Amino acid sequence: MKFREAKNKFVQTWGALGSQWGINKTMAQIHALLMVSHEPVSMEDIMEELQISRGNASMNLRALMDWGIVYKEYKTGERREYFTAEKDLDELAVKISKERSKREIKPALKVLKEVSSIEADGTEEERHFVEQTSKLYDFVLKADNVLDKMTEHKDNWLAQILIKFMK
Amino acid sequence: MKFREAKNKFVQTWGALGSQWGINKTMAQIHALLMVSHEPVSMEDIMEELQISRGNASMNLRALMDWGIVYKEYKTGERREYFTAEKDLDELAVKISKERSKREIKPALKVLKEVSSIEADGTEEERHFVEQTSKLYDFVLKADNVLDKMTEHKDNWLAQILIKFMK
DNA sequence: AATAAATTTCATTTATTTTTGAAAGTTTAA
DNA sequence: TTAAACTTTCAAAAATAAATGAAATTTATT
Repeated sequence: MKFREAKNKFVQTWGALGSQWGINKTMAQIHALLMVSHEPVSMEDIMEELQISRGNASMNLRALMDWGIVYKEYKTGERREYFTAEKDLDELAVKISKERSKREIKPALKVLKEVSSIEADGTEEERHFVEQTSKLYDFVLKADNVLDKMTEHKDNWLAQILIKFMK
Repeated sequence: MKFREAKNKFVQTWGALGSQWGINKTMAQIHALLMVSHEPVSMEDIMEELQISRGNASMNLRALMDWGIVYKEYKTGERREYFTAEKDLDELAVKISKERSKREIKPALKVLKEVSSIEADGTEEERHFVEQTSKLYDFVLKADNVLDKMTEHKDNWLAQILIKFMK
């Protein structure tokens, strides 16, 4: 396999993986492209390489920056903007974890707390609902905390954790 | 909030959360419904409660069973099939982890290995590509292993892990 | 302050995913 | 062996999500 082919395959695969995890394909592809680029890339280049429109590129770059995993860069004497991706994978994972927690897990927890707090009358049906949603609340809260604890280990946390579990 | 309202809110929220993580909304809703039902539910009931078609119910129940998190049950003397969800949350998380690993992570790892193994000529561009995809391969492999190790702790693994990290 | 270069926005179009529903298939029991 | 009860399948329709592209906006330059 040659470089061009490999790069393309990587971008496509990362895009597909993104889709499967609820991230829009183009957003994941742009991210992939920036991850393996050794120097900052302009919007023009991204449009060209992924064959997408200016609007699409602009919106997804904005989204990636909102996630905190892509940065704008300026080159002196150049008007156009360049982009780079967070290349430290530990840092990347931490940012994604924190963001998903904030956007998706925390709001879900709020709802779980609400619905598990209803005044259940005596019926088996209601009793079971409250029990199950309470358990779910506890579980999700615990999972969210585990993720938080894991990612607060600063350097090379994944390796450290793996070692911990191995022994 | 009353029971009906709470149940509906839970189902909707679980459905939305599913979408955000790449699981189709109806599939997540059916799962939610079964999770909080104290007794097995028929396809008819599901169609009625979620206002969906027979085909939709059938296909998503099949998918949930393929994931190993919903089971068919038969009632003696009754022809129709009933469904229940895995209610043990530790077990549920383990099954989802294993399945996503098998379906999504493992294939992605295979590609990462391929593309990181190209014969890079001397250019900075190719050198960087190989380095970055290699790192990514290592990272994803490690993450996959961590998940595997975590979920093989049989009982109440999440709590155990949390304790581990607290100290 | 006028022009040029680049970026963002968003109504519309396009693509993708999900859902429907009716026909085909399966199972059970008379 | 057939017919009723129930489930699955899948082509077509509907709903949803994503992408386009041109106008509006912003930013830099003369």
